[in-house]
Amino acid sequence: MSDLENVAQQLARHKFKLTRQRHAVIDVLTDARSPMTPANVFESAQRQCPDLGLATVYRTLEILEELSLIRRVHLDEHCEGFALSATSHGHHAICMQCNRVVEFTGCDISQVMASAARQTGFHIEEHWLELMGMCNDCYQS
Amino acid sequence: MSDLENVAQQLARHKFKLTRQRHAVIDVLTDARSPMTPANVFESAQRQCPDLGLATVYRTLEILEELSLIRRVHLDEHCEGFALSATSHGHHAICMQCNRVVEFTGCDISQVMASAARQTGFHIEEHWLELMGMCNDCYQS
DNA sequence: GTGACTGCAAATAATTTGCATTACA
DNA sequence: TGTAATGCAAATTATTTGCAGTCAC
Repeated sequence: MSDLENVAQQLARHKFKLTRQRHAVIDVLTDARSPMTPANVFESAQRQCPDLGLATVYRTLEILEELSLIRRVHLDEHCEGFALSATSHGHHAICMQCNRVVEFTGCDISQVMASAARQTGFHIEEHWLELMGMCNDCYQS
Repeated sequence: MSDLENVAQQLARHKFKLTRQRHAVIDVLTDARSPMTPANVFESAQRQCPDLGLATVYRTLEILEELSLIRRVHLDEHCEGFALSATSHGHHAICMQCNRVVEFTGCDISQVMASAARQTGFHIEEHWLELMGMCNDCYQS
């Protein structure tokens, strides 16, 4: 199933309509190789949907995030950026050179969580992990 | 050595002056039990330093972050918040109920990093980890 | 004494909202 | 067809900057 089909299905399941505008936003995020700000998305999606409004981009991103179809990416200094999320629980690796984002799965950090729980007295429920480095392409050049 | 002394020392080392305003900002962050936005800091620090300007808060936070004396905390939905960082490499555990932030150390995620590197082809250099859960006080009530 | 630091106000950027109109299901 | 979704413009919020005056070292 393609990304678009998946998103369309999820939208329908939650009674959201698949409008031209949302379609354009989803296409942009699907093709994106790096996290995109709302403004980035707007600019790109406008090519496909010239009468798109920036407010709609914000509203659409909000819905997609709510449905976990995209994930917020916090970049080094300033936050913000959105990237398509393929799996229900994945994390992102971000290239510090070209900004490319790749999702990876399988984060067994149970030992770290146990250690943190011991130190802080917290009962950990969620975690948030992002790796920064260089993608292979950038590394080789 | 107290937090303040530590910060003062670091500022001096880098030829920054310890002004009344900076002192107030540092005090606020030292006493803070949860991450604070620039606006939060401004409001609190004004009690101690009535003629403080918001722009100064932004400028001070920028310096403190540059010196790794505070750390940016990305909250669940919206980003942003700053918290004092005691160690050069620590992570934060955040209580989802009361927002309290506690730093912990010792994050051996080398296995996760190796696995991610294998999956993505990335050469990982840095990581960013935050745990969310409930602090013991909130858990017991 | 003097250069770094400040407050203020204005500029800029980012995000949200109200509302009349449009278009998906 | 009915209602959710839209564009636009205005409102709000967040952040940055220029500059004349001030203060820590």
